[in-house]
Amino acid sequence: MFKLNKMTDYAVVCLSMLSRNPGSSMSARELSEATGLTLYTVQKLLKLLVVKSNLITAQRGACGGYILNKQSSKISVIEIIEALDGPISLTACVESSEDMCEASNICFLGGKWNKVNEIIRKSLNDISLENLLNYEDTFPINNKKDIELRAIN
Amino acid sequence: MFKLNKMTDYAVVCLSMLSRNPGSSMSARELSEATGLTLYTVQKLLKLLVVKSNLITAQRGACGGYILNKQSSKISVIEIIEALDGPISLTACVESSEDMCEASNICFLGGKWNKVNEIIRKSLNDISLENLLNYEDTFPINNKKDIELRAIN
DNA sequence: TTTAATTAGTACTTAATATGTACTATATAA
DNA sequence: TTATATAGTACATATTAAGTACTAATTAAA
Repeated sequence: MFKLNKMTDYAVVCLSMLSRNPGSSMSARELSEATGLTLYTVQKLLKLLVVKSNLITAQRGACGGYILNKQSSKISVIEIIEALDGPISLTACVESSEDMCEASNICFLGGKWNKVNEIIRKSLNDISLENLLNYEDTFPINNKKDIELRAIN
Repeated sequence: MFKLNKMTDYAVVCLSMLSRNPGSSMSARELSEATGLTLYTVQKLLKLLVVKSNLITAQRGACGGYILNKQSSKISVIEIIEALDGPISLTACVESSEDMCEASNICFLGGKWNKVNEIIRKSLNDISLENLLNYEDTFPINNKKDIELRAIN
């Protein structure tokens, strides 16, 4: 099912909430109330983001909470995805470059998918959280011809 | 885990095998032997491709088998992916456009991800099976600057 | 017309992964 | 000191993917 996990979706919701008041922190409970996500989910999500990304900073103790480290325009969608979903990899083969492919004797594709991964990665890298939240303004792609992928030698 | 399922990977292996002798068919057993994939897997995979895509045609009975419907240069990677993984959709929200989002009351993102889906879809649409198999020849992206995504107003 | 080969369809079991829940430890402002 | 809040860990549950198995239908060839 070529899709993101829910946590990544929740993350965008929470991060965009944090971005509404730049510089001020919100606790997990506040974010839970603001978003409608359960407290458990928000807690887990934010803990993951602290450990796996550099997107937010946590402040413990009373009056603690989480604060966004940079503007939403400076946050790439790929940072959020890779923090919660791990590196983009279209096939199991390339998950760990050190391990030999289990089916290496049959896998004559080698690392072909890697190149495709890179294209997708690049596409997502160019989209900021702000872009995502205000998409129409910056990426008007209703016309199919708007987007062009170029491979240049 | 933002990645394709194994079936899609297997499909590329089998389809590329079929593309080696254009116009001639191969049975599931032959493909199993040629690829090293188990017969069960190949059978399941090919049955899926017949039902879910228009990429291959089946011939039943003795001397039957599967034949590729078009050249590998005319097959888009997206056709293979969407046949086996379903439509590309980064979030659960957009899986069925008819169903209301379960969390619609909290999901202020609306269909924002849809636009991102479209970008990825477009990227993959431009890659043919032949491209994938001979990637270096057509998409030399070792240099990170090779690929450029353009959004044009 | 019979047989062997082959795909079609369906169902089920197992394995892997994601999600949700719970609890304890640590830190901090008041 | 206390209430509040994050950190870390563990586990149970739900969902999905992968693998296996069987029967029905079809067809070329003996």
